[in-house]
Amino acid sequence: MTTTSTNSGRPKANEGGGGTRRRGKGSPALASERREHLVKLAAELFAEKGFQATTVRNIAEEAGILSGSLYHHFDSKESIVDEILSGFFTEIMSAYQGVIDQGMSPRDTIAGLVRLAFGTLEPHRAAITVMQNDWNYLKGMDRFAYLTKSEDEVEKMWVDTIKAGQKDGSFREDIDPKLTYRMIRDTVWVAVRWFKPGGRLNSKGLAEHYLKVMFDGINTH
Amino acid sequence: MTTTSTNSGRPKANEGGGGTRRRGKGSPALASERREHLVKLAAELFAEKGFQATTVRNIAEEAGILSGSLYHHFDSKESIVDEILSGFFTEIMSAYQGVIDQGMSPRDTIAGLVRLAFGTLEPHRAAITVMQNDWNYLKGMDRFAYLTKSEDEVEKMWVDTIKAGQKDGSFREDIDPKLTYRMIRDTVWVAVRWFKPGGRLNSKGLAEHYLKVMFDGINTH
Amino acid sequence: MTTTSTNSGRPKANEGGGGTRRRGKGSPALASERREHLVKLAAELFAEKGFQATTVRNIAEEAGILSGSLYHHFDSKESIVDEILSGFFTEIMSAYQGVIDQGMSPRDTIAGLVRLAFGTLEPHRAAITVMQNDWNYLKGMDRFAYLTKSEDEVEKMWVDTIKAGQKDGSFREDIDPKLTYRMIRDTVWVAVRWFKPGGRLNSKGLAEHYLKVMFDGINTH
Amino acid sequence: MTTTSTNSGRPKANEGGGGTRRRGKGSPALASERREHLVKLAAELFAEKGFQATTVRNIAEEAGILSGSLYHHFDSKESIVDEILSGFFTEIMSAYQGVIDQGMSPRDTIAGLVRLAFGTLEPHRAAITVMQNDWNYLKGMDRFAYLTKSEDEVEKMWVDTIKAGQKDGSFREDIDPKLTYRMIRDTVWVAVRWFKPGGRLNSKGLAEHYLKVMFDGINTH
DNA sequence: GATGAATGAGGCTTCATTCAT
DNA sequence: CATGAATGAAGCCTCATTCAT
Repeated sequence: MTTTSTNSGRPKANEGGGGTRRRGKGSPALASERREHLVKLAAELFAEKGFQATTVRNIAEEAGILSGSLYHHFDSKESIVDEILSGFFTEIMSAYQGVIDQGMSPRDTIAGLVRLAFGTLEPHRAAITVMQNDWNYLKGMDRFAYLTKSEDEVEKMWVDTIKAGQKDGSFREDIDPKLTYRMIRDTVWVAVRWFKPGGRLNSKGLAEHYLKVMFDGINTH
Repeated sequence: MTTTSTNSGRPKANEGGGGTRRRGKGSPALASERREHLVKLAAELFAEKGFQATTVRNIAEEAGILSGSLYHHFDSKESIVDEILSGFFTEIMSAYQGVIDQGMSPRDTIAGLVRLAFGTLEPHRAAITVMQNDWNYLKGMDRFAYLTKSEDEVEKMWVDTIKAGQKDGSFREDIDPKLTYRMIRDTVWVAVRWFKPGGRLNSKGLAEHYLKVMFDGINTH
Repeated sequence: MTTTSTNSGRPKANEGGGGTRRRGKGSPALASERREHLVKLAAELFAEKGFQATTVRNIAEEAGILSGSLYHHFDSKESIVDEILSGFFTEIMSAYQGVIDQGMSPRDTIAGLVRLAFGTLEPHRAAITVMQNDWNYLKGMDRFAYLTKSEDEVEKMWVDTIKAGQKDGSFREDIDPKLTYRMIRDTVWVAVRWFKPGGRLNSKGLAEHYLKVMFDGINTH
Repeated sequence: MTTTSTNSGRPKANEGGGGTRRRGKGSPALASERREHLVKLAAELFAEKGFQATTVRNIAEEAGILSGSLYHHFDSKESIVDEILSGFFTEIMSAYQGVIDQGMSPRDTIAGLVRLAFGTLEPHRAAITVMQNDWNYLKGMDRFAYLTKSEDEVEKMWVDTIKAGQKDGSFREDIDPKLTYRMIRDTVWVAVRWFKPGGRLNSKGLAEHYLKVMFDGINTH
């Protein structure tokens, strides 16, 4: 349920269409398969070189077409990154909500959220990388105002849970919920910079390691 | 000492000069004052809009001159950001070394390093922001290979200290030193994105809050 | 008749066909009805935004189809505007000829031509607008050379009539026939820019007003 | 005075300049000489091929520079045409006002205005041509809203004079002042399409011919 | 040191048109 | 007939950089 008004930017064409038009024989969602493929390629490039440093030609070449042809599918370079980010946001927000709706104890809920967040590192590596590296640039554009909004909604979910944990005695009273949330969030997402899927630790291991430190600290007791 | 081969990019003029180069008639250190002022302006802009999105004209305008005139001070846009980053790296590395050289216990050393890192957030806000946001782009350029090297040196300092802490029983054996270092590092630097000097918590408060969580976790015990 | 070699640009298909071409199975004249509808839509757009500023997609969208589909009806954007203009020219020239063939006095003939010209303002608004606004651009293209030719023929009709009027004593001797024709022509056509069908004056009123001024001047006598 | 807020679009550069800065030795208005030369070249091309059909490269080539270099002088193609049109409007409006301020009889005033308008045909040929041919396109852009405003002011000058002429008995009561103005205006400006400076009639001859017809009609009396 | 003009490469985007399905 | 995908050329504009004055 949240706001996340995507603007995903599909080219206008047949805007006036009413009813069931289109849907003859060609596979229903096949058009969007091609589209999604292009988005994926772009995401990979954006993640690797950054949004600004990736040219529209780079993307097109990767797809084996000419740069102009991309505009048959998207109406701007921005709309591509929009699709990448909004897709990620939509998904993670509903997943977060799913964890919260399970009605577990605050501590288990936080653990669930942390595991979930680390779990997105692999499947959403590109989107998260873009978010980490290009956020500062993108947030300046009106079109991406919704990202900030979504971020605020997510913050509320976490902060409320942390506060609940303080109330029920699970979490220390002397920590600042908002500050703590931000540190958790940043630690998770920023890991995308060095996390390598095939490396020593998989994302599950990472999550457990982090939960250990986060809950009990690095001190021996 | 360390590597940090800065390439700081002063205009090639009198390259062969030894000894007292650059000291014609104008006030001795005044030229370099002007230079540093420009670097500071640029850093501010890079931090605000990103390295790529900041144009040479932006910087020049901020300084009240024309873009071409900047080239009397620097030989490229890259050399400016180089100066910003290498300055920061040089300083923080020697500061880190200073803490380590005090020969405190591993736990106190880590605490000292954390405090020091948070302490740079305010005076080096711009440099750290650039590092966080544009690292991915800059690291791809040969000229900035030294940044990766410096980073490795820093990593070694921290990891060695954490390991020492595990050996002397201060830190838990079941945490991964490298992983732990990275999480600490990221948590500190990434805070630059939301840390506001005049806000609720100053950087000292932030540090203490983080040390609390890092050492003992958020759980009640 | 006249030259007016239209090039009207029907798709090349069955080029060699003689006799009853184009008459497969679909309703006989229905295809051309569709075609004319498209031409009308295009004319409206060309008039509103100009030939160059109107894209093939604009036209297609207006018709509820995709731009590529237009090429089943026309073989180029130019061929559409050609159809618009040649249609208008063909019609007006034969109408002019009709007036002249009535063999009235020069003064009445001129009056008839003026009334006729003003009369086209409403039914041919789009074509005339295109002619006024895009003439300069279109005349540069070989394909539209016939427009200039037609224009010359029309000029001759008017000029001859004016001269006849001078000979028979209706019109002053001290006016230049060619110059006078041009001024009349321009005054009429250019009115399309501000003439609004539903306004204070209809095209008939306009014509009478103009005739008054043209014949007797604005001075009181 | 009038409104005519030009937006003439000089590149920003040294906006913060205070006082007498700049004005060292280089001729004061020399920079603007170069600029005006470029505007003139552009005007010529716009007149010849139309605003849209003239590319920025065309203009640059004509000036012997690269297209990008044009942007050192103007910040967009639009700003060039703006300069052309606003220059023309500013001049003609003040000239019109000058005629009106002479306080002549309505008939002589109208004659003066007509002569003045025809007189601009030669020196402002390019601007008038652009105005005639590209008005429809340009008026759609916010930036050129001021043109419509200026046009209205001009209309008022003429219409008021015509009305005064009707009141004092010089002009017929049965002509519509607004309509008459428009016809005069259009007839004059549109002449730019066929008027050739070196032709049979110079612009003065044209004006006298037109005045004759306009005041007394083409009929013999 | 600064200016002003220019370069040259390249960026994003548009658009008429083609063609297999 | 229409679609959807692509082409290829071109358009406007930006920007780091150079250099004569």
